[in-house]
Amino acid sequence: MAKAAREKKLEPMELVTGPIRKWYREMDALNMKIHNVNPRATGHMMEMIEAIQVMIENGYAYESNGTIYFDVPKFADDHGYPILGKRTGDSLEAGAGGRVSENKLSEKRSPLDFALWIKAEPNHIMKWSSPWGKGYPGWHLECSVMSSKYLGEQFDIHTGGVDHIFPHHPNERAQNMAMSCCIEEPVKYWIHSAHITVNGEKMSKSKGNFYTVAELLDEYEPAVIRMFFASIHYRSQSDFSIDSLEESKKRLERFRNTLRTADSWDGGDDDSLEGHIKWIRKDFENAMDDDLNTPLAMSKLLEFAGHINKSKHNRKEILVKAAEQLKDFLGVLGIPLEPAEKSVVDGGEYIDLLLEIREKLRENREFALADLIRDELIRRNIVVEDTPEGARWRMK
RNA sequence: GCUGGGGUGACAGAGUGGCUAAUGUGACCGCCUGCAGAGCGGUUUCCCGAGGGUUCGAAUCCCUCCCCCAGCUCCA
Repeated sequence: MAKAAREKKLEPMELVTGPIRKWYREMDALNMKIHNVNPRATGHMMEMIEAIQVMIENGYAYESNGTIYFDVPKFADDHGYPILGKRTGDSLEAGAGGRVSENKLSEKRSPLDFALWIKAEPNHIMKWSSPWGKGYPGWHLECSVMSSKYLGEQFDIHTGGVDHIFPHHPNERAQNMAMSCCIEEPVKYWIHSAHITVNGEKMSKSKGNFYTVAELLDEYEPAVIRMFFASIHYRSQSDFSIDSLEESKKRLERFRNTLRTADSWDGGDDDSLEGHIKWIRKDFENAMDDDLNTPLAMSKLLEFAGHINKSKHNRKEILVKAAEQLKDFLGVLGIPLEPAEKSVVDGGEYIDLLLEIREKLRENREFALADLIRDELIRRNIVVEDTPEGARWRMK
């Protein structure tokens, strides 16, 4: 980022505004709920500096040549470290990442120590004044400061990617504890999600083997993308591909077919579906309670849809209730199923008219002409389906 | 190398000691239909990386091996 800012002669903070806005737009498009507070690190410089001072006072941080380090061995003795990732200090090779220069290593009391505040080199583009001179915060610090500020010293759930299991989250936890003095655990549940691969490979900028949300949204409606993510488990490494999206699209279609069909039925006096409604509530909740097992939850919903498909003669009110239940649970998974397709199409009433004419043709057994209408409509991505309740159409 | 995750039917993907191992997709057959679509029924499906062990019983627990993926400290 520092490099890009120099090239474009922009403030680093200017540089990120555009991408952040784009991110909001895409999250909205995908029906993702946005956090109520979206703090920025650069807006919390004072808090970060104060946090470092507290940690120094509490004896967990020290200055060395203008840089402040966190004293990991001392913290480990008092509270255990790293806890997450189950690694021991001995298994870590000093400077294994190859990013720590020799003289930096020599500043540290222990190679495990990490920086809280880094002394800025004269040409460093982002720097702030501090009691220890011009510098910038270490990368674990902002998370500790902002989470405790907005969520409290202890909060329930902290999410993140598996890549943060070590070192970022253990360091963040250590900071939270070092700056608060006496809480047991700052976070009750750490939830780490696996990274997805694309076409069997890790995504990488240099390979360019990734899809952007924007380009996927050109081809697929948001519900299809959400269907994909609901069909995989957050903790399992899963593969994303156009094939997998196509499968998600088919699942979505299956649900829509069920809802559309059930809606068209007049119902009878059977009530066999009532029991399944009761069961789906239990099954869905059990699956979600089991570490958010969305693939299992999804399979239960598909099963439920199958039961609805077989329940043509159930009482109308039960059919309505079942459809509502299905929509509710898909909504929980972020998949809205509003049948907005028809209203999207201009001239829907003319399609209805064509189908009326086609119906007359079929009555007169003039199938060649009737099929011509159907074929021409399908060429325009309109699928015609004949049912005992009459013909109906939908967008492909 | 170290640490963690994983290898399940054609494919995707649940299941972590015990009914016929979910569910979806694909393929094939049948029902329905003027035909098609959607839907329903059936088949593919006595299978769980390999070998050994524990157990009345193992995809699930233990041991050995093979393979795949991810992470491994000042980039946030």
